[in-house]
Amino acid sequence: MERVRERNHRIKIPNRASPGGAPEHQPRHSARPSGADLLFRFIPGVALVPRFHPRLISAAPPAHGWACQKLRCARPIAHDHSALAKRHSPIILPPLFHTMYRSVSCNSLRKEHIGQTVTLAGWVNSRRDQGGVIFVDLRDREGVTQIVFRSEENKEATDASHKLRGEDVIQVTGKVSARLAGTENPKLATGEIEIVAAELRVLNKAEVPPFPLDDPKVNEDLRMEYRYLDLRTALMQRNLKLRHRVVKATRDYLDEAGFLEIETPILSNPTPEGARDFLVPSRLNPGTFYALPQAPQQYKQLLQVAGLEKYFQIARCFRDEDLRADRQPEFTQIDIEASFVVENDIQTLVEGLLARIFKESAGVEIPTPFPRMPYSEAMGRFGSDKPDTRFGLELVDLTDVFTASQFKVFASVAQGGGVIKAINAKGAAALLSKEQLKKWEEWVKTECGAKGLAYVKWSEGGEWESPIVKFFSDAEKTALAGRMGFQAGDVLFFGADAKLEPVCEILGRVRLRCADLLGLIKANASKLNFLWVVDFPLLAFSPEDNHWVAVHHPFTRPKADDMAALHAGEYARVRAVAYDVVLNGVELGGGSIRIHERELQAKMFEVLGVNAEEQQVKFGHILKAFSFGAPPHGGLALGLDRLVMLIAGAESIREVIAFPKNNRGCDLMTHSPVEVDFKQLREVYISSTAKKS
RNA sequence: GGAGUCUUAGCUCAAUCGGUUAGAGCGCCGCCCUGUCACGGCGGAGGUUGCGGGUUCGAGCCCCGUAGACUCCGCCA
Repeated sequence: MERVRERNHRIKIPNRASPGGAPEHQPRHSARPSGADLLFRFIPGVALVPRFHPRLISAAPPAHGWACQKLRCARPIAHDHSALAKRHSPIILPPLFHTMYRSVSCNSLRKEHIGQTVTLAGWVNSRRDQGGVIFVDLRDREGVTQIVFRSEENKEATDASHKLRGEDVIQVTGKVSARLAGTENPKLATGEIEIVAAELRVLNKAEVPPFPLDDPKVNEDLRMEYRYLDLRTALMQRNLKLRHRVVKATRDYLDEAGFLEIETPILSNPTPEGARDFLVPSRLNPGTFYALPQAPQQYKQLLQVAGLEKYFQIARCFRDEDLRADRQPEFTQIDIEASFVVENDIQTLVEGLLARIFKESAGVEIPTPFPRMPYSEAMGRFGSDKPDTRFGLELVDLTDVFTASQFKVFASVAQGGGVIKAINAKGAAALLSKEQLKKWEEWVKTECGAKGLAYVKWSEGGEWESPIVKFFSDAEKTALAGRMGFQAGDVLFFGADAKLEPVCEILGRVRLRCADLLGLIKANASKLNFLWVVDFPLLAFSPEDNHWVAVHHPFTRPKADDMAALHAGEYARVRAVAYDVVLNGVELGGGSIRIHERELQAKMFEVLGVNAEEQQVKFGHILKAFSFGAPPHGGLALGLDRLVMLIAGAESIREVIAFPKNNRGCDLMTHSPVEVDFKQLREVYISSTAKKS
């Protein structure tokens, strides 16, 4: 059962490539060797020595010398722009795959390289042992190359190759050869060639992997336990490469736009509102705690007060809340803030950023500017503040139709100032039986908190089927059919409530479920519908706390047009200069223009019921900062994980994070989090109240 | 905090109504094979059916509890 394999297996083979066999260094300062050169010479049987030592290529110091020490202690030199410019003189880096172990990658050889002698290193992807001839697919980060071992060409290496197993790490030297006519493999980029092995060196034997690496059906918890194996798959490597491209495009774009990447503290303070904080006890200050940042919100605003003007950061953020497929306890934001900007400046910047990201990571051109849609319209038409506009099924208002209805439920809602809306699931009648409709009603009740889900089903060649249609007058039916475009084969779903939001939200979810049922999401999978949702409400009334709370955060700027409403106390009507960027029904990010005036901020705190004392305790430092000349400023943060997930076409952000946590916040590979011993807790003045089972 | 789905060989799954010794494919191990690329052929090993309890003549299957994984609600911008 347990298969013990030979380790550190090494085959010593006399080298044919360098008959003289003498080790030699030939340092050259010229350009890289051309592909036609033999890149490596070998000490027979043991080590590989490159003819061009990587370090020697760029060993000469730049003209101004390695001036790190000088720059650090002599401050004025930092302003010597000519000196800085010289530091940007090109440094020739060694080519990645030209190392002591290998001369080329497993995805670099083509027909035109036939005849060259190369050295490859990587993992045994698969092995096909024909007895006298053995094929090994050698895999590295870049791709796969077929190695062929022929007993008549090199018996020793061929004999050794019989023992190779999947995931063994090997190094092979051989000649690039054309495959025999008819045996080319069009599925491989390197499928026209193969390496006829002259030498095989086993760098490390591998145990049998606990699961087949290329099987996408394997349990996620098993893949997480052996994440380093899971990450060897082409899919995961593609995702991580994609993530790198997105981050690189972001840095390039924002750098070119004059933004400075500035780090902010990870050990910071608890946030007065919002999500639960991760706490870190301070050993040096008994009984006190840091918190990990939920976002660098206050720091990025303070950087504006500091006059840095344009800031960004690929920022790790932490929130101790329950997890979902698109939520991790630690996640990454592209965090942006700038001074002397209005809403449209930030939006234009971010449109350009997303265009650059999609172009460089996915090769897709996306049209800008994105459409702008007020929050009220998004809720009214799509039942969501992040509408998926790739398909219709829009919400239609029917309140006026039912004001005098015999159907008491609708009539009382309509007369009492409530709202009745409906959506038409075109062509869903054939897909929804009575039993399924009952299940939908149950789903709406349990998961959406609705009282029920009224529907009318019109099967092809049938009558209107519905528990409520008997109450409708002919005039109501006519109005309904006309306004909804109701035809045979369709199903109508109704939402009715005293308040607008719950009706929209419930129908918004029914809409998405209908779209899924009707295959509209799959059919529109290739579309990229970006849009800005703007004019969010500034405040929301919290029944639990019995006062108004900030929808975004307390520094969000009210719209100039609604300032009168704010001062008149009509808080529900006040809109914020806040905006979310949405792609295909997923919120990519959001931001706002902030309040920079002291009086307006005071007014906001008054509305939020935060008294002077609380202001000092919770926001003292930032209010003090604002008193010293804060510029008008605003910004936005994009969820990097979600963004990469969408570009990668992944279903969970865990697929685009190298080492994610599961839905209980545990890392199944390292078993984090772990218990710590009493001594360690005592040092930070903590005692645990957790019950041990 | 709540709801749902799942847990059978290393992996993916099957096992009729509760009924004989729990099967298959892949993988693994051994032997054979000189043009394979999902290689092929022959042979073999591999199981506390997550765990604990109950019902029953008899439980992988039914019931209760428990652990773990995933999805969703609450929560979270």
